[in-house]
Amino acid sequence: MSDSDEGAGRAAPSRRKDARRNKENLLDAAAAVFVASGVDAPVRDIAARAGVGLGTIYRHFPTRADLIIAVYRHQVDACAEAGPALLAAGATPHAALGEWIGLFVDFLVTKHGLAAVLHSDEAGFDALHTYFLDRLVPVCTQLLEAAAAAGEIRSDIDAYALMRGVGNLCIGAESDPRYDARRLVGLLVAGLRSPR
Amino acid sequence: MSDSDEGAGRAAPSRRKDARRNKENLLDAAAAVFVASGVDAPVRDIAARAGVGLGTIYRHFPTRADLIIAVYRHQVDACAEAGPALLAAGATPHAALGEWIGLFVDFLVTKHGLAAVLHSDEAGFDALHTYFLDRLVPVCTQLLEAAAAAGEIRSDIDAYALMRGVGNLCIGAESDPRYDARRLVGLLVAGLRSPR
DNA sequence: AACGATACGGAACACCGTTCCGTTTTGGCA
DNA sequence: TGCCAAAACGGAACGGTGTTCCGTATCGTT
Repeated sequence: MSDSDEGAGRAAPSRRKDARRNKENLLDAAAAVFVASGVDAPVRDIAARAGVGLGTIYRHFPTRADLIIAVYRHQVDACAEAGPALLAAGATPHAALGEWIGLFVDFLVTKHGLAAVLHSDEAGFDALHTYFLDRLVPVCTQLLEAAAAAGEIRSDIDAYALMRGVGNLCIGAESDPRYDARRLVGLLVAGLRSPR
Repeated sequence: MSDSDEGAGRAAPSRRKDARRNKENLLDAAAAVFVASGVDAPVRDIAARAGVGLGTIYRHFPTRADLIIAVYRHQVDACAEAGPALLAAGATPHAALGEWIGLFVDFLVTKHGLAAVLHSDEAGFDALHTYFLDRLVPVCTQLLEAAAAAGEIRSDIDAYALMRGVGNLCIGAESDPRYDARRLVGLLVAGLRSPR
């Protein structure tokens, strides 16, 4: 029950070898295409790279968001687990919050267009939105509360809004050398500090 | 030479009455459709609302961005002109900067999806990007420099990056009651303050 | 009135994500 | 081993975009 098995509501692995192999190929192909062309890459490209038909991709991943989730699940989980670790590591809660947000930003900006698609209202992306939020908002809330309890930041900030803001700031960060998303995020985190 | 005439590089009005009328109808229709369905509305919707063919819309506005620019030109210009006015109005430069950014945010959030499309890297949107930047970045630079000269904010901030960040923060602000773009922008502006 | 320049409309094209279904493959069972 | 229903496969087809293209209609001028 480490990580690749079925979790709570995940589907059991298929009983058929070809199905398992195709799903694996699809994940590899999608990962490769995502780094090459961004998460907006045409579904057909991914299917072609995996040597698979369109029907197959949609059977394994009913919506494109499900595919993206599957590809990045491990990294999102790692980010979620880093939160408590950072908090326990000794630095101040505000510093931990800053570092954790840095991890989140790193994750987003290294994936072309992920940030943009994350907050897209296109139909079908609810699952992606929901997964990110369910996994990361609680962690962010915990960091925020710790920093607020320590009196380091104002206490009227909502983790959801903050994460959404950070995600938004990361949009287009890879494709414009004049725009340094990390610096802006740093400013935002600085703005969290309690007045005086 | 007040405002509706041709400026520096704008095309002269057509010699034909029907062409001028269609362009006018197109602008009205686009404005109406933009408030009803957002700036992402299908080109066909706008053409239909204007009672015009697809060819006509593309002849007058070679790219969708040109249409958006034409529709919002006046408001962008007003925003640009408000900058110096605010600075002269008496408050501190940092307050003026905050108010001016508030104006910019108001402009963006009342137009469904404008913020998103502004920083889109889709081909053809360069013109929109460029127009906004050319018009507003100098104003923002002026405000930033005034505030920096007064020692109110750190001086290592680039107007382009700031405006881009603010624009990004406004993405999706209309469609999610849990996300208050204005508050996040406020935090960002607070983060601009010089340390100590 | 006639005619060339200009603008018009919308069919046609090139993509896209997604659905659907006839065909192929698989793995358990007799 | 041979069989066969269940499962998965591939890709044509659909509905929706933005954009191009060109035969036709209109305008303003001579």
